[in-house]
Amino acid sequence: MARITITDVARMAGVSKATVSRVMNGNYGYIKDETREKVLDAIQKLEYRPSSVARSLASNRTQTTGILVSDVGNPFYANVIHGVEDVAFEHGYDLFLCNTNYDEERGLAIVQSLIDKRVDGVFIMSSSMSNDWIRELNKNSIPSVILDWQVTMEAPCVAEIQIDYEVGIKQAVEHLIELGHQRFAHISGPLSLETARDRKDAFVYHLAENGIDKDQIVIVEGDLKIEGGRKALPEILASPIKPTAIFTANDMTAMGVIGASRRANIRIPEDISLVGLDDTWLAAQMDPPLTTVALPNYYIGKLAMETLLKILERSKDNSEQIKEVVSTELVIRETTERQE
Amino acid sequence: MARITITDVARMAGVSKATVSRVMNGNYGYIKDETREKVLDAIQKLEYRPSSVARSLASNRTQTTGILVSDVGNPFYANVIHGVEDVAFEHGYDLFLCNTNYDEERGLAIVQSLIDKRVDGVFIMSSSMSNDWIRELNKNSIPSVILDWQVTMEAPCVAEIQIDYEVGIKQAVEHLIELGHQRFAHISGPLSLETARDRKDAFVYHLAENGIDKDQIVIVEGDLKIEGGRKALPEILASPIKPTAIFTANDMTAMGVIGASRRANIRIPEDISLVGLDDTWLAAQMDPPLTTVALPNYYIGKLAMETLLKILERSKDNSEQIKEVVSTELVIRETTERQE
DNA sequence: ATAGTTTCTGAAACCGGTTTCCTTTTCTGC
DNA sequence: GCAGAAAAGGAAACCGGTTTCAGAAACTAT
Repeated sequence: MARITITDVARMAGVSKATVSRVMNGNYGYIKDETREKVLDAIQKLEYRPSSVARSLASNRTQTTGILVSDVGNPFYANVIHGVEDVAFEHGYDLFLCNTNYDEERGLAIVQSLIDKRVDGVFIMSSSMSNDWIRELNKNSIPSVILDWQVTMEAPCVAEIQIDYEVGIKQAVEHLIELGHQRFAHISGPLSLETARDRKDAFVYHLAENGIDKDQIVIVEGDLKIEGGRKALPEILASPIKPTAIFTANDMTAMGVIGASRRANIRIPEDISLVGLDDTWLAAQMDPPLTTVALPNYYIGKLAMETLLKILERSKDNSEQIKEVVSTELVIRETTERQE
Repeated sequence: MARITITDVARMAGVSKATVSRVMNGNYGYIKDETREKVLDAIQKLEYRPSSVARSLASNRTQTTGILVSDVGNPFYANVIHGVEDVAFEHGYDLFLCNTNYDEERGLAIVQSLIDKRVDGVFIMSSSMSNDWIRELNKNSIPSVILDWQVTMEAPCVAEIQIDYEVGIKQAVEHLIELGHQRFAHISGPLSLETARDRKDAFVYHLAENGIDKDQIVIVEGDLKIEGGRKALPEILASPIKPTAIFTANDMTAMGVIGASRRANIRIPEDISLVGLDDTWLAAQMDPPLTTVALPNYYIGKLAMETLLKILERSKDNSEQIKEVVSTELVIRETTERQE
């Protein structure tokens, strides 16, 4: 059974392809009600569905976007993806999901492939990425929305979604200070990442604001994964500073710390208080439930897709840069406790 | 800057479009080395990249697949997706990721959209699905690979990946019996799902094999999510049977049980032993680490993509049904303990 | 009745590739 | 040196839509 094409519909309705196309899209001129009926009828009878491929080629729009994340397995991304997808679905967009696996090379290959597929836009949410990606996208004038990354280059069609870590981290610090903590540790993300440095700096800065000197802070570099947290804990415990509170760069790292603490016979929060960052659904499921600096995960995804739609809808010459900022907020659960 | 097309390359190399196409694809006839060089040169100089869209339209192949999962947030799917993606990436395929959100309607809409996009194949890994999906795909002769679902209809282009729960569940039961347990509970998935009934039946069957009668088993229906496990525990505790061991339909449910047990002051495994099913990375991170019936998550994804490739490569008339079976295996961690 | 609009529709070009078909060129072997 | 086969590559049709352009039909105003 050959596939039904627009030509079949046109023949059955006794009109031209152009008319069928017009009926379907509503654009370009007027259609007599009677004709419209005939066409709609034929479409229905034949169960015709237009080929997105042909449509894309002709119209230069694919109704498709790509999203690059480090790893779908990270619940943070899962939430973001949901947000993107829900809005995309509503507007008839499909989503290529791509895991970079924290690998810049692979990411670039993916970007190239997305360009070849002529996606209408790309979301870059991979924590490790490279300016090359943006450069390639830009060269092909494919708009992109980038999460939490300072774009340092000339890039007209790039929207940024910035995360204001300051607010939430300030709250976290004040919370810990209030509980009487005086010596701290931070398990950061890979310090090659600006976002990791941002979080670390914000933490250190607000500690300073509260009279805590740098020499009361241990910083250990992690990897944003469980493993990093697990490995970091012994290092922190061995430090002469003897921190009583740990702030991790994300929830996964905190999860690693919780696991390691059990093995090391350290009680959380009695011996050490712990604050994560992300607030994925996992945070509430940990034992004890994790106090964490919450990012609006789902909302970030939603906002990203909405931003892309905005870019796609605006006129060609309006290329003002869009920059959105989302805030963060401390969610207190049970991994933080008063330190006597 | 207009996009570079095959025509530009042809002009620059002083050959016809056909030749350029042949050089790129290697098929159809012979090319003189000298000509090939000229073309390759032009391609390089112009940084030409062929449009996948045009290519798809002409060749009727999109190098694209779609995958339907219930929810990316579930670590089980995350692993499967990784498996699919890695193989897909290797072979130059891209992946539309679609969350059905456990909603059959939405799933059908997604399937339709994938058909319109003329994907080369579809993976159905959503726990709740409908025969309509397969019917639509079939009508458009789009091959599909279905995970853990008994296809009850005429469906030539459908491959199945079955999961042999028997083996692992048998091990789980024997493990529990060996530990001295005599009274059991099972938190199932929605019993409208065949896969949920399978797991339940296998559990009950093997208990019977070990001399445990039905009246020593409590069955509570869950939802394969954390919430279901949380809600089920009180019900189990209230039962006159007083089970000492719980087997859950998946790890997420087990996670819910662990959470609820803490609130109910029940110790796991001292008071109640717990066995999950899936063995996502989460299992090992729970507290205590979860004993669980392991599915080869990543391998399932890999196998699925490999199976699809096999279908796509075989000749048109060879339509024998492919059925793969993967096995399961008990992984013992720390949620099961001897019952005195 | 006629000119001037406005409404409606079809023919054909086009999007950027692939593939068929056929012609030309280059090799073989004798 | 020539016939026949093999190698090489071009012209054009095609994939299934969209969009331009122009002409026909229907409607207004005079």
